[in-house]
Amino acid sequence: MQLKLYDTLTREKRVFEPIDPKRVRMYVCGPTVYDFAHIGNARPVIVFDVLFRLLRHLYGEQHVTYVRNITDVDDKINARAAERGISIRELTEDTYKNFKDDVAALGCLEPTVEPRATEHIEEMKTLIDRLVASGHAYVAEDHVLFSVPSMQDYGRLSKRPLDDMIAGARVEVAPYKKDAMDFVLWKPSKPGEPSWPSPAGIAAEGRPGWHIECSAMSWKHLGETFDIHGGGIDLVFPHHENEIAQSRCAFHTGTMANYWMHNGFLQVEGEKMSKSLGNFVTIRESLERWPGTVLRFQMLKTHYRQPIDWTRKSTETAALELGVFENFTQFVGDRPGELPNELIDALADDLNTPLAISVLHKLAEECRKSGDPWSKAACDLKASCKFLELDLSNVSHRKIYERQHGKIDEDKIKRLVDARAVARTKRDWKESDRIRDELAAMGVVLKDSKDGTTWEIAR
RNA sequence: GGCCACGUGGCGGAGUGGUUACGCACCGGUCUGCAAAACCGGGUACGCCGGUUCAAUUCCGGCCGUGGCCUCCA
Repeated sequence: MQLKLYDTLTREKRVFEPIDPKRVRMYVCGPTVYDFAHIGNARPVIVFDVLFRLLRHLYGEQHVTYVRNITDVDDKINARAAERGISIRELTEDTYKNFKDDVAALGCLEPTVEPRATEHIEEMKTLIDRLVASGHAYVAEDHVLFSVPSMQDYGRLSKRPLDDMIAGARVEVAPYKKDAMDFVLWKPSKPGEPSWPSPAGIAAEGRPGWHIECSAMSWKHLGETFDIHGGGIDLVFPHHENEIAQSRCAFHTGTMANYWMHNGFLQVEGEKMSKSLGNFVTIRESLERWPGTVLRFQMLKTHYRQPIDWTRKSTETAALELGVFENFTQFVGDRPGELPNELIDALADDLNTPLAISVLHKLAEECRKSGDPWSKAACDLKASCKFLELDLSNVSHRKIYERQHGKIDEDKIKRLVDARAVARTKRDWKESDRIRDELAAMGVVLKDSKDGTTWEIAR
């Protein structure tokens, strides 16, 4: 088995070879903490959590370092804090806490390091000074700008030849830029905005541009060159392109990260998720209706590079499938299980989670055939679900029903079931069916067997 | 306008130059007072038009459609 990952830079699947197998290093762009995270934000978090787990499995838990940053300095943050009349620190702390809770509910491990932009201002300034010193950046009107023409092969990641970009650009070019493509490394702060002493000999205080933080934080925690850099596909340009430019030019290396991985975008009910359409789905509100496992599973049912149409129906189907797994594994307890090779192979093939899930279904099929609640297949299924962190403890129809409709009245159901049993012994089918209909209206379905009647919540 | 993806059966969704993905739904059966659940069995696919090939859903070209990036964005 060998791990293969699709690399956006080379546009091909390549065998993964870590720089140092004793210290595999991955950096993923994390949230800007100004509002509840939405289901689209959840995608990279879940996808790279699976990769993190796989890497830990392959290289050992102690040998993988996963860095996911927190962006806590940003215009949107400033605006939102002012809007809510709270301090920036309050807003970012509060939002970060919510994010942390949300992704924990989605079954994601905490990254090894979760660095904050505001705690890496010194590293950013160091990088900026280096870039200025080496002629890759310049100062203009208290800004520091990266000089894109100073880097020969700028645009390789996004496959954007410089000429084309300039021709197609619809950005208004700031007058102090030497070149239309140059981007901000540092900018002066307006009154009331967060500010720090500036680099590059600028007297006025300022704050960092967006891209420099990731170059600084990945450098600090992973070094000049590392193994994997991930994020949403929308970050390819300009964010990752600019990170590459900053890091490579600051360190005079040809490579920032050896594998660039990008997850696909997500739509909601066939439409782009946007505030104007009012179809923003936050993780928080989804978790009110569904266990995190269902959302995680729904996400993993699609390969990470494919687009996902996030629909109510697919959430329901995901819950249904997990209910089957729960059913077959409910008696396993602590019995150990093995991970099928096919499961690991599927994941090792560029994180083919849909194929991995088909392995789970095959195990479920074996459980069905064996008829033994403690079968090896059941143990393996449980272990496999655990490996993907599919927590089955909250996915039964009943638990989901209660989450959505409140606690069910068990005593009332029992009374009705008993009344129906009496009617049935009298062969009073009319009354018996009437009671069954009444229960059905409450979402309860009955199962008659030789040993009596059991009930459960309808799917 | 420039660049980049994607288009598989009713739905979701892998994959492959020739042989069953898988799941959900659906249909038939067993069971049942009738049901339900469960179990057994079943069918349907590869956007359109060309090309390459003994053979294409799979490779190449064109077209159409959808989405993304080029501005904050996962």
